[in-house]
This record gives sequence, C-alpha cells and structure tokens, in this order.
Amino acid sequence: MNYWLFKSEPDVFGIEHLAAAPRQTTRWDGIRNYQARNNLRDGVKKGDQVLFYHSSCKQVGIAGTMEVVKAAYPDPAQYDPDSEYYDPKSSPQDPRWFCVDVRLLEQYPAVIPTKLLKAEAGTSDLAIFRQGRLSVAPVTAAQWRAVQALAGPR
DNA sequence: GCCAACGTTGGC
DNA sequence: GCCAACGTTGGC
Repeated sequence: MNYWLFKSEPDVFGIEHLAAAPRQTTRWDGIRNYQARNNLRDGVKKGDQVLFYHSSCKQVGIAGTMEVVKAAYPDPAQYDPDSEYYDPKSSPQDPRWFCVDVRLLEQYPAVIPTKLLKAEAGTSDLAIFRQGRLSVAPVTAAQWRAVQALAGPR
C-alpha cells in the first residue's frame, strides 16, 4: 500500500464536498500536469491512502484523508468539448489524462496548516514543498505517520 | 491581488 | 533540441 497527497482548491472542491457526496466518494479528475498524471496513472493503486490538501484558500494545509477505491482510468472530461478540462488532442484510442475514484476516510478536526507542516521535522520534506505544482505527490510511510500525529488525538 | 516559481509552448 | 516568452499556480 502506498501513500499520496492530492491537492484541490476547497472553493472548487474541498473536503466538505467529499463528505457530502454520495457514499462520500468522488471521481478525482481534472489532473492536467504530466508528472502528476504519471504518478496517478502508474503509481496510484486501489487501496492506497491519500492526504487531502487544501490549496489557494484561507486555511492552506491538510484537511483529512481518503482511500483510493478505483485505480486510474481515462478522465472522461478530456473528451467533453463543454468541459474546462477538454483536450482536443486526446482520443479514446490514446487517452492522455487519467482520474481515480476516492472515498473519504477522515476529515480532521482542524486543517493542519502548511506553516506547521514545514516547521515539523517529520513533514517538512513533503514532496509538495519542493515541487509546488505537483498536484499528485508521493508521501512516505514516515511522513504519513507524522501527519497523523499532527492531526492530534481523536 | 501581487508576485515568484515553474511548467508549457513555439520559433528557430 | 534549445531557450525565451508566456501562462498558471499557489503562498502570502
């Protein structure tokens, strides 16, 4: 089992949206960055666990955890001309972009702020801090444990 | 809303 | 295939 961190803007889709979704499950789509795509397509497997990171908002940081319930499959939005994720250069024969399905595991009592994550030895080396744009990033087991500890007793 | 960082595009 | 220009992301 592997660990990951997925980024999203909570104004668009945050952990509250996931909590309110049917079966607390959603398609994680719209990934349009090649390195993130490669991680998603080749690395993310069913059963992997994921940190839900809120970006570009008031409370930047990790909001909770999710589990991958369906491994990578072609992102349908890339074929939809009405979608903002439409990609005319992609085809069903040779899909360019992928998505997964995720289910909420836990919404933390409070978002763990990025400032704290950067200050703590166990989490300061998260890949996301080295590569700001990576919206699907690997997390080590040690980093995962450190984040759970920072989430506090519960 | 600003601005730095970085990914992507396109001309050569 | 290089690299400058451009666009987007994301923290503050």
